Amino acid sequence: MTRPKRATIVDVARMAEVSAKTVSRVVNNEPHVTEAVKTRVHEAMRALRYHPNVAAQGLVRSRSYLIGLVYEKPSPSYVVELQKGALERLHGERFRLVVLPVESVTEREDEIIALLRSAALDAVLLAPPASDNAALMRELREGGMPFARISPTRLLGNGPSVAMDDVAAAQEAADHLVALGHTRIGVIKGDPSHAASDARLVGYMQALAKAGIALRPEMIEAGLFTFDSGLAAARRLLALDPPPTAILAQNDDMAAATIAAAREAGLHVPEDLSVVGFDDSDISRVVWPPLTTIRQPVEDMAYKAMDMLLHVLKGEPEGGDIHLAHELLIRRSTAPPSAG
Amino acid sequence: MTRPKRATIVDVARMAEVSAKTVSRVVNNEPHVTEAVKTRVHEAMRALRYHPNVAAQGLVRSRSYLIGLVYEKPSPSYVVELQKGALERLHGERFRLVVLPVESVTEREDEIIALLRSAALDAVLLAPPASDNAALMRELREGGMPFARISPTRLLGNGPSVAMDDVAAAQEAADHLVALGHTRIGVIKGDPSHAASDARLVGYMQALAKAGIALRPEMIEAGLFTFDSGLAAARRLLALDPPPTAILAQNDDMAAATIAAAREAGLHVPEDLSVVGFDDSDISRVVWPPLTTIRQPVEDMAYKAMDMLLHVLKGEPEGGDIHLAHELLIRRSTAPPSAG
DNA sequence: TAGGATCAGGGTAACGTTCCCACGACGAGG
DNA sequence: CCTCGTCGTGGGAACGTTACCCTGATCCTA
Repeated sequence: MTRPKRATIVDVARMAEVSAKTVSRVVNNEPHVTEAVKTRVHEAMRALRYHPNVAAQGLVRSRSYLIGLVYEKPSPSYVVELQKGALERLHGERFRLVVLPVESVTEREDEIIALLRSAALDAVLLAPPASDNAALMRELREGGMPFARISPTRLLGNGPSVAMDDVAAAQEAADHLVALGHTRIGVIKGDPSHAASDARLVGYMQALAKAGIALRPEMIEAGLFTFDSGLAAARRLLALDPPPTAILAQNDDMAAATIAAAREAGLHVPEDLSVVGFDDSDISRVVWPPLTTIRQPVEDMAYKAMDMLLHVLKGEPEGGDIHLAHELLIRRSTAPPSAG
Repeated sequence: MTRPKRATIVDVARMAEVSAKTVSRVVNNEPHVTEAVKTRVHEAMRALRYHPNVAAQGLVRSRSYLIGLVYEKPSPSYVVELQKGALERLHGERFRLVVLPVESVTEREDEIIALLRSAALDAVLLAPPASDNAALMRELREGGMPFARISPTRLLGNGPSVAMDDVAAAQEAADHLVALGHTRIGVIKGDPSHAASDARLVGYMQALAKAGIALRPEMIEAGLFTFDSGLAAARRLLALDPPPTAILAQNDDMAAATIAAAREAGLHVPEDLSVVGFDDSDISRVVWPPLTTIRQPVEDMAYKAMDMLLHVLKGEPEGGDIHLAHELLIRRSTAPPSAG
């Protein structure tokens, strides 16, 4: 509690023999200051180890220099990439990142809104499924808080957003299995509260329909993007008679679980069962065999979304909806079906 | 830019027909307010959607209600657990978590110190290897900024800390392999800038020495806690003649890489090669076979460290060094050596 | 019943910074 | 020579909240 008194702007002003206002001008790189005065002030600042008081700045400028990142219990690898991208863009800026994981966006919207309000943020980055929540966005807009959306699927044209084409990507993934000769294909869906789950299913179905393959309801299992949910879903799919020769999982965690379930059942991947993931998260290279998956540029998306947010905060006009390219990465978890 | 004016404390005071000071008392749950007045104020607050201005509070109380989490490029799973524990403890508190990943604590200490100074934090949580950095801690202490350390290995009795016994844990891991009958045991070390790497090596060596097994230098490979570094190290170990029948990796990411390297070499785990990890991160259950590993309660440690930090911030005396228990989890990646 | 303690509430000055305006000096243009 | 605009600088108020100190009223105890 003997916190040493920090130097204030008036201390610097006294030492440099100028007014506080002038020091403020130097600190903020404003014009109308002679070089001589500027260097004198800089010396005083260094000597006194002066750092501006952010709270005071925030009070008068009504800015907190805090940006929130809202997400909801997604897979760990996704969160990490999200943070990496957002932080990378923030490097060198005055803004800091506050992490705001929430329990369930859909269930307690007002609670989240109160949280954002009281947290005194300058802006928020919304990751799915918060990025698809209409009520939340309306509140933010009414409250005058800028936001950018990551991977929204609905309500586009509603503030800046960065996304990828989930339907097209899923279609590519399914096309790959079709091209290998698979016809009995199972699907493990993601968390139903994420709109991407439906979009990806649509992509799968389009590809299969194009190839004249019917996707029967019992071949579609529900998951939650978690390893455990994927494990349970894969077990159910593999217990079917006849079992699928390939499984499309809607993210890599569930794809990894599918491999584990195959092992349990005495099956070899990819000889007896092909597995396709989604995301290209770290996990896809960690498991054996490495996963064939869709590269989703989460880090780039977070970077770009943060970039758009900073533009808005600088008073520039809002950006629109941006799409980033995906990519099918063929690794070793897929192969032609063995016997038939 | 049409940011609606937020209600201030005087607006509430006017509506509830009391003084601003009284509203402040109600907001902060201070005594000396009648129930009747209290409810009147609460109603006015709700009606005006009043939320205290954090910047103004911070200015007068010289508190920012921000706590920083400093870490340096560790494995993703570690960061996630760290954040989970810290955030869980913060739930319901007014403090918010600011993430501060740094490039290299040891290389640019002053840069980090400047960062912390200008970020206006109330306190910081130091994860390894920052938690072992003497210069950083000295600066923080001089600057009057409270901190708590996670998994420090040196300079104990220097502020509150939460750790586990790395030496004993590593010893248990090695004991397990010895008990299975292994004698040719390889080691993959972690990042040398983390003191835990040496501590764990000491534990391994103690166990092997006790069993009369020599750990030859070529059986110790350097890694960096990352999957890729583990892959390279494991390949080198498996290329030895004769190769080890078991490998102790200093975290789960590198253990997973060891399994991948074994697969590449046509070896089966655990029949041809036993693998032991460290951390019990998500990865240990995702790979096949699931890893025998040491459960390191990272989340609990972060929770506890944050708890101690909050105590300090409430003016209570500093806690000391706390140890949490580890646990050897025997899963399916270890077995007796096959032939010999 | 007097005395001090406790209670409910208010007035005013901080906290450290930036914003609005004013002021003198100085060069240019009529 | 007299304006007029720009440049460098300073004075004072404002941002929204809490801390310090005050005033009456009420309550308990000797």
